[in-house]
Amino acid sequence: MAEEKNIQERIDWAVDVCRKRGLRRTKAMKQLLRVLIESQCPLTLADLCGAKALSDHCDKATVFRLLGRLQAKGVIRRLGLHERAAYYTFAYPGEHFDYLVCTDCGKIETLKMDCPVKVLEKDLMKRTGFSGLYHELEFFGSCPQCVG
Amino acid sequence: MAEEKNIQERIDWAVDVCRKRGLRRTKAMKQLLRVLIESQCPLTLADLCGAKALSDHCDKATVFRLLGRLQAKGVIRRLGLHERAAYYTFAYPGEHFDYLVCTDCGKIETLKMDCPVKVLEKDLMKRTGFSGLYHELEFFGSCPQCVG
DNA sequence: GTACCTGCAAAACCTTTGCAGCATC
DNA sequence: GATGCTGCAAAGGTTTTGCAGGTAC
Repeated sequence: MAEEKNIQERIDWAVDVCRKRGLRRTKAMKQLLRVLIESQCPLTLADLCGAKALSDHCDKATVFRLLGRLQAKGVIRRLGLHERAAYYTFAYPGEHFDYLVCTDCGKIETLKMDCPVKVLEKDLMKRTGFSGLYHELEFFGSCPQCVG
Repeated sequence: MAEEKNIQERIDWAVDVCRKRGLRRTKAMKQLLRVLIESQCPLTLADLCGAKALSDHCDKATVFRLLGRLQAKGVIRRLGLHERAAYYTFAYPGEHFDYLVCTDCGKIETLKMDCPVKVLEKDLMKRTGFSGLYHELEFFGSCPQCVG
């Protein structure tokens, strides 16, 4: 999807946000962000630690704590995706994705479509009194290869 | 919500489906179904084992395996809900719920509204070739009490 | 009587934390 | 130089499995 220029732009944005919010600009942070941004799909902690770019340089505990910090600063998002392990994805302002998951092989597709429930959030906030609403929407089923 | 008659009807339906699909009609099965149906919210394995009706009679491993079987037979549904532990809910034909979760206190509300993405599923199946699609939709935010 | 289900116990898995040393600011 | 970050190691919590005995059919 994004070419190098685009990727670098996103890394810079994220690092900048983190710096302004009190985090230090470490090598681990930059590499974690790059791996997450280059991947089109959400990744688990194990996926991230398996990535050569990270495993060469960071311990799993470091990645774990980094994920927590980045999430707190709002530059990444944590997803359930119905799995035992948590998934993480990059969160660029104004971008939101829904997902299509194969329950047989586990493949995850990022849906590039207009999100159908965005408009509901405002309505729900009024009706329920909840604040800061966001949502997670996933579709599950069997992909063509698995049914094939 | 449902009164005793309604509850019993649902238990009977579920037990019947399970019997027809090869499971045995055990006491544990009936009690697990009752607890799940009486609860308006999704429950975790730990919640279920904590319930007096179950803890008196079943081991956690039994409940775990039972949940797997019931899910395979289609009478209950497994949810992610963004938590570490999996949640389970009763799945009556034609019923589908979305959820509103407080990220501070963990309270889960079942949303009784027309599901806004049902119509999308058919469209997605055509476009992606996936089959047997279903979805999970959750809204997260801070409930009035937690913000209060 | 046979096949499935249960209970107990232990293993597996992912997440989370403590602490001493190192890097960033 | 102070504070936050990292690595290693170990603990925590949930899920999953093995096996012997019990239960539904």
